[in-house]
Amino acid sequence: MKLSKKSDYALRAMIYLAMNYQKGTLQIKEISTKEKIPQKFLENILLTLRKAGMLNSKMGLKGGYELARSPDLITLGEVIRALDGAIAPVDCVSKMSYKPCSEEVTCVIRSVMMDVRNAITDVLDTMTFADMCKRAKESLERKENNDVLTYVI
Amino acid sequence: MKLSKKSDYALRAMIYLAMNYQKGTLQIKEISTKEKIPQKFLENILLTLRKAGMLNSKMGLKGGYELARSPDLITLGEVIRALDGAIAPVDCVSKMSYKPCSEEVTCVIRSVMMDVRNAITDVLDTMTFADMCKRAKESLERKENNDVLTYVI
DNA sequence: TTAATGTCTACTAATACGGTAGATTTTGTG
DNA sequence: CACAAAATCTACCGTATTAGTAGACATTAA
Repeated sequence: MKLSKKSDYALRAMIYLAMNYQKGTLQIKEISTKEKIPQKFLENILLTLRKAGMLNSKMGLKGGYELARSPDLITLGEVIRALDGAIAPVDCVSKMSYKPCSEEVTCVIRSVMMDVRNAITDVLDTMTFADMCKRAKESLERKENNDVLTYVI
Repeated sequence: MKLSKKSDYALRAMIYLAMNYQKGTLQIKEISTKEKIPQKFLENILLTLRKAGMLNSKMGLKGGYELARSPDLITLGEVIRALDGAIAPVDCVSKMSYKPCSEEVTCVIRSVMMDVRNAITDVLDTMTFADMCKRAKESLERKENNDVLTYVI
């Protein structure tokens, strides 16, 4: 039930790019430095995201990456699926990599895991990077005003 | 975001034990045969569940395992945590294994993953093995009546 | 032409997962 | 008491996945 480092980095990079949407391309080096992501690792990640159609790239000197679409048209779910594959907790409830379990009809675990999958995707497939930017800005304002945290562990 | 084999087996074994609640102890061998779980692997799993206080055991000849509490007092979440550890998708939103992320206050990923964690635990921490037994029985009846599946991929 | 950038393929190290082995302890039964 | 059947405990092993690295190649601005 854990988010991979890869997806975590991908989300951070995408948020960074979303915060700079329509300001031209940003370079891998900038993102990796600011977000403290190993550069070579990030290269692979951004490449994957480009192939998945979420990023555009410009090669050569002064090249870089930018979002291929408006931030409100890219969801966290899309990013995580591109990097980690299916989100479903067991294959027999996955849309992406469905595989029947032995006794499908009577499999009660399956039915609960379906509920879990739906709960997860309800969050991840509705949350866009526009939302993330909004949250980030609000969070930053709270920090500047020295407000207490509104969400607590 | 995947349920481990260990947790999967644990849930199956617990359902099996819940279906036989208050009928005395069942032996590892029986459970492993009926649920097609490697016996030695299951031994470790049941041991973990016993140490976590969900099972009672009886050693020696004619020994075995039984639920330590009524099925409606054991949730799926409790079982999964015992075997796989924290359910939270990232440590900085985990109750079980909390570790602060670099820039906690402004970390928006954290806030979304908190939503995801809550969505997951809403399902897993409210679903008890009594519920599972009920679902299993219903599912079995549907099978016997040759009804069509009510939940579809 | 050159230096800075993304692209691609392949590799490596570390860790987690799934499972096994074997010796030990406990206990019901003859 | 002896024995066999059960849980207990500790340690190990092979494989897959994860996280990250290396290096050659392609493209482009200046």
